[in-house]
Amino acid sequence: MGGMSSPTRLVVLGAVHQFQPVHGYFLRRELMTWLVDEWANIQPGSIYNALRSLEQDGYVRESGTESDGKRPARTSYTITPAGEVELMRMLRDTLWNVEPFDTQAVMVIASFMFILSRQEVIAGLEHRISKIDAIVLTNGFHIEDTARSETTPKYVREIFELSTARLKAEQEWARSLAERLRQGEYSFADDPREERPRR
Amino acid sequence: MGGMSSPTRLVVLGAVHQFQPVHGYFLRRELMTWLVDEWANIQPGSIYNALRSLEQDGYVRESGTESDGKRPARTSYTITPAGEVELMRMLRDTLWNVEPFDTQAVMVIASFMFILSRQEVIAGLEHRISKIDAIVLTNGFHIEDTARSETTPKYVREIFELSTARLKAEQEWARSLAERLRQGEYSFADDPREERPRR
DNA sequence: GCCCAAGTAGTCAAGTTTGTCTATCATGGG
DNA sequence: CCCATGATAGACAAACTTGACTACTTGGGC
Repeated sequence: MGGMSSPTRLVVLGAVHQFQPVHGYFLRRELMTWLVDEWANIQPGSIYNALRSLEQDGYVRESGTESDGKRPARTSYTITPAGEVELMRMLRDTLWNVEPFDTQAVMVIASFMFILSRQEVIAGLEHRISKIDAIVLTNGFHIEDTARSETTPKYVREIFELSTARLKAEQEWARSLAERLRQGEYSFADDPREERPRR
Repeated sequence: MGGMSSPTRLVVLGAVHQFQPVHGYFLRRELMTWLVDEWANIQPGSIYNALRSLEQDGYVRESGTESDGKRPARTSYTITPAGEVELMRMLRDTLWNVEPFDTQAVMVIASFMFILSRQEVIAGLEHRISKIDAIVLTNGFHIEDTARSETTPKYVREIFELSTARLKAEQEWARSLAERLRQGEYSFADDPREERPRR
């Protein structure tokens, strides 16, 4: 129906949330400094498309166009309440769903985790850490499968070796981040303004 | 003009090279067992499109359609001489070009390295190993940049930490594979049939 | 004072990907 | 013996992505 979850939509919606009211060209500049074109394959053109598509779905709204001199007018966007809900849904989905070869998920999480609560991100990271143990095991079985298969070339095995190596690196990183979050690094939506943590 | 390099084209052209004469549905089945839909994001539909597009560019050629009973006829494809040249070009390009966030490149190399020569693959892996050292260094400077930037959120830093962790894992894997290739693991286009390695 | 390179803001056609749909054949359980 | 399920083989509309293009402004070198 109205557009599934995709890295592009999530990144653009998250960036609108963060910088609103914001026009396409600002997002384009800002996201390029994050190198999203490299780690999420988001080219400038896709940003404008994502904005139109998110608007059609009612997740963002035009909030005025201003034109400076005779330059092309720029349209500003704001996130809607429905957009906030959808953003949380997509983020949560990305945080808790661990796919063996999805290397972008964690990048997106790193970029927008502050929108969730510190507690949830830590819990999600811990879930990811143990899920990776499971995937590494299944990779082992895949390796045995390819060894037995007649048509599948032998070196497809390397794909799983590589996947395992990368996942272990990601696991190390997740452990380190979770630990640092527990010690209060970065600030989150739910952080108390001052004082000791509530409860 | 006639279609740039892309993982989809490379994988499909490589698979035609390997299994020719071959029809779309065979590729679809075979490539799914390699889990290309997961590590290269190649969905069945894209395979048929890649075949048509490669045919238009003259890299593959229809080599007969056979129909079994009244089932949909299946069209077989063969690679052309121009296709062999293009396949080598794309593979070589993928082997020697190291992009910091391109996680698919190495997967493709693992799948089709046997088409190149053992010597070239080993040399390419060694180049990759030292290139990764350089990228890890530049990641460090990117981290300093984001620390200084006003708009860029602080945790964008995590993206580079993660990239570095993954690259080091890839480096370990590349070292291990290069070593094993030197000791004669897997077979390559240029391997002598028997006897000691020529030189 | 003039010119050109770079920046601003976005559109658009052409190409690619996705998921769903069609239509036939095989098979095995009840 | 019948019919539901799954495999076979591919087509296609809708959505998304890409890279080139428009059209104006600003800044800096000479």
